[in-house]
Amino acid sequence: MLIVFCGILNFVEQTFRQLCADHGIAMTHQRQVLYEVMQGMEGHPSPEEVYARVKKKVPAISLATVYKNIHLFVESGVFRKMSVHHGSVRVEMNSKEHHHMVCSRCKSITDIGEKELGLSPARRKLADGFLVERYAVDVIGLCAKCQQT
Amino acid sequence: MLIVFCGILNFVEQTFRQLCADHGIAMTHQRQVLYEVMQGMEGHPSPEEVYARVKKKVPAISLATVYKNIHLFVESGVFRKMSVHHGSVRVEMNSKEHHHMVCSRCKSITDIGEKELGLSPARRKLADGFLVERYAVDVIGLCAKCQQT
DNA sequence: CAAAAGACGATAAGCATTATCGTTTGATAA
DNA sequence: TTATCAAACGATAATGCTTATCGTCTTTTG
Repeated sequence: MLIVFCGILNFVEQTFRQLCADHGIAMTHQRQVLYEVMQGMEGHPSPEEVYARVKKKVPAISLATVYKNIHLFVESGVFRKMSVHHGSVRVEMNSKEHHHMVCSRCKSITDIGEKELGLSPARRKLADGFLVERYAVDVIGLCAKCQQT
Repeated sequence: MLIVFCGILNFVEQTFRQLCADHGIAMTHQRQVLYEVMQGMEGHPSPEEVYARVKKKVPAISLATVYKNIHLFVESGVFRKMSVHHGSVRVEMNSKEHHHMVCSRCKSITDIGEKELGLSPARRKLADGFLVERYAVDVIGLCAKCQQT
């Protein structure tokens, strides 16, 4: 039984080791626990919430380590950042119905008209008891300028 | 000529006064300048950038006033906030292709599958020289819980 | 297994944003 | 128009989230 248990642990570690290798990052105990905890959480927890959970398994871990590794996971492609927008508050001054093209390299944001986007979901419908008010679409990709480099 | 000029100024002020009345907020000089500056700016400037511009016309204005009034404009419906997400960094742990339903009242965010959303845009196409990588859709509305109250 | 590179933890520092508070301004009614 | 009072303003301290620094410890690699 213990042998089987150790076998599973070893398998899990090997899997994570492979994941790290695939993404070109070093494998550490903190990273493994962080990864597993994040995978096991519902929704979109904040770094603080992740930190609280990880701390239960690795009491000595630092909040800075959690932040550093969340970024590392995002940069190396293990996870994806939810919002690609600027960090500070931004407001819509363009009163026409529109969406956004966000450059994944330079982070520039350009407006694109609803019709120009050519994307019209079955609007104002209910989905899982959710009453739709409007849609906000971010088209993520490369702007013309960033494609040239 | 002066009379005409004053007439225009008066018209502009009356228009803004009406806007404030329509949205149930008091009309002040700072708010009027802030509103006009914001309207005249391209893209999605940060509060600091707005502050820098307003300061040229109202040198004594405080950054706090800019923040307070940007929020007031958003809350009263004059402008719209660009991102409806949480303030801190959030990461996608759900590896399936999905989008988000964001409750405009309680700010809760729920995942919704791409198919479930029933939205299939002409993907991977170019729009204005922009090379599309993916789409991120926020469905904004009221969650089931908030509809009951 | 040893050296070099990189990661860790503790904590100070850095921004963006909000709260506080005394002063000033705008809305309302006489 | 002016008095009154609530609300807004400006200055700045405080807060919250995130990043940088740095000495120590762990992985990697040869």
